[in-house]
Amino acid sequence: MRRVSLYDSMTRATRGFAPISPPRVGLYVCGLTPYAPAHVGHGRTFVIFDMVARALRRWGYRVFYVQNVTNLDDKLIARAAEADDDPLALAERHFLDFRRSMERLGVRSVNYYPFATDYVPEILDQVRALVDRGFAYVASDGSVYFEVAKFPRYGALSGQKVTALQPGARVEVDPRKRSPEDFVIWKAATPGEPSWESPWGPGRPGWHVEDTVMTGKLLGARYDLHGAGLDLIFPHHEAEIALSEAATGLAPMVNYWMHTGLVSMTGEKMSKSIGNVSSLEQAIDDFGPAVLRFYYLNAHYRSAVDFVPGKSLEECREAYARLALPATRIAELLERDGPDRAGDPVPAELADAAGELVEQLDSTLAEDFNSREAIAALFGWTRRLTELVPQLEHLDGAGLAQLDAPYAWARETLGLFEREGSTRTGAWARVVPLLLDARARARSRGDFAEADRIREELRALGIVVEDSSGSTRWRFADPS
RNA sequence: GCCGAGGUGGCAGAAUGGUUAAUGCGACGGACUGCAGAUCCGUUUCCUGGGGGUUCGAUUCCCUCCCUCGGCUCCA
Repeated sequence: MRRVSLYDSMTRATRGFAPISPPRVGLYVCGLTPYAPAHVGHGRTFVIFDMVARALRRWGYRVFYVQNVTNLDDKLIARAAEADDDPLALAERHFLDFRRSMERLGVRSVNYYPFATDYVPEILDQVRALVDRGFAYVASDGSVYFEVAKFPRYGALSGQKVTALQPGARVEVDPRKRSPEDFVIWKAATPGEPSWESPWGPGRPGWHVEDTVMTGKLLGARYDLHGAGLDLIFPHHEAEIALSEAATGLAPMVNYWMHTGLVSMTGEKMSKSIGNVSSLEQAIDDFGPAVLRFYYLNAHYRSAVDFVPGKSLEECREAYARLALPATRIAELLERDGPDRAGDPVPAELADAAGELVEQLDSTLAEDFNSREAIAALFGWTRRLTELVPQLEHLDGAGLAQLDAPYAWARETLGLFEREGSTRTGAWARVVPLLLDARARARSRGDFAEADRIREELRALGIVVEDSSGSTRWRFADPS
C-alpha cells in the first residue's frame, strides 16, 4: 500500500492516511436528494470521490464505497405534490437519470447506493436508542428531536459555537423544538405522505439520521473516510457525528473528513434552490465525459471553481484535446494492429522516462489527491510525445504500450483517455479508407475538384477528413 | 454578528522560506498544406489584495485591514 496523505477537515491538517483495518477502507459519500436533475456542481463531488476510490484501489487499498440516496424528504414530497406524483417514484426516476450520468462519466467506483427508505426499521432502532439514552425527546405531535445540549462535542467539525448561531437565518425555527439548534430525527407524518408506524405514531425519518444508520450498518460504528461537498459540514455532518457517537457510544465515528470545494456560477454557489444550475446531462451531451472529468480534475478538489457557461468547458475541450492527442494516436495504432504489432523498439531512455513519470504521478496524487499537479505533469509528457507523433507509426506494440504508460495511469486513476467505443469498426472502417484512396489518387494527379468533392461528400455524412504532411486522417465530426 | 475557506498574469489554475512562480486557455508570430482543417514550433521580460512584523531572504510564517465565497439546522 502506498503512503497517502490527505487533508482532514476535522483536524484542519494534512495527515497520513491510516485505515482502521488495512488494506480495507470504508468510504462514505453523501449522495444527492434526487428531487431534480443533477447539475454540474454535483458532478464535481462524485467525480472527485471516484478518483479517490480509483487511486486508493490502485495503491492496494480495498475500498468499500457507499453513497447514499435520500429518496424521501420535504422537497421530494413538495415536488411530487405539485405534479400529483408519488415522491418515492419521483426520486427513483431522478436517481436512475443520475446513475446514467454517472455511468457516462465513468463513475463506476461506488459499490453500493443504499436508499434511505430501505432502512426504516434500523432508523427506528436508532431513534429509540437515542430517546432511551436521553439524547432525544418526543414532541407533542410525535416528532422526535435530537437535543444538541446533551452532546457537548457538537460543533467540533465546523468550529461553530451553538450560542453564536443565528436561529432562523435561512430556515424558519420549528416551534416544537426545545431549543433552536435541536434537529428532527423522526418526523410525524402529515396525511397523504409516505409514512411508517413507530412507537410515536406514523412518521418518516429525518435527514441526518438516515446517514448514520446506513453507515453504521454498512461500514460500522467507526469507519475511515467520509466525503461530501463542503456545504454539508454544518449542520449535516455535525449532526451525523452527534447521532452516531451518542447512539453507539463509540468515537470518532469517522477518522478522516474530506470536503470538496463548491462550483459557483455567476459568482454564486450553483444550487438547485437558487436556480443557477447547469444540467450535468446536457454538459455531458455537449462536451463528452472526458472534457467534464478534465474540468473537475483540473483544479484541486478543495478549491472553489467558478463555472462560466460558454467558456469553462470550451477551454477545457481545447486543453484536453491537446493533452489527449498522443494517447489517441497510440490507441488508434494498437486498435488497428493489435498489441503485438511489429516495428522498432522504443528508445530505452524514453521508456525509462515513462516509468519515472508514472512513479511521479502516483506520488503527486498521493499527496492530498492533487490531480491538478498530475495533469500538469501529463502535459509535459504530451509535449514530449507530440514531437514524436510521426514516428509512432514505426514503433512496435510493446514500445507503444510503454509510451502509453502515463496515459494508462490516468485512465486508471483519473478516468481520462477512455475511448468511448471505437470509431473505426463496422462498415465505415472499410468504406472510408476506400474513398480516401480514391481521393488520394485524385490529389496526386492534381484533380483537386474531385478530391474536394469526396471530402465534402464525407463531411455531409458527418465524417471529417484532415490532411497532414504525410498522411490523411478521418474522424467523426464532433456532436455539437 | 459568529464559524469556515479564499484573494496568484488578459483568463483558468498549481506550487514553494531562496536561481527564470508550474501547467493550460487566449493572443501574437512562424512552420506545414493545392485549399480547408488539424497539428507543430516560438513569443507573451513588467502576475502573489493593502499595511505592518519575523527573517540574510516572505508569494509562503505571524498580526491587522479590505474584499470575495460558503455555512448559521433546505443543499454535492
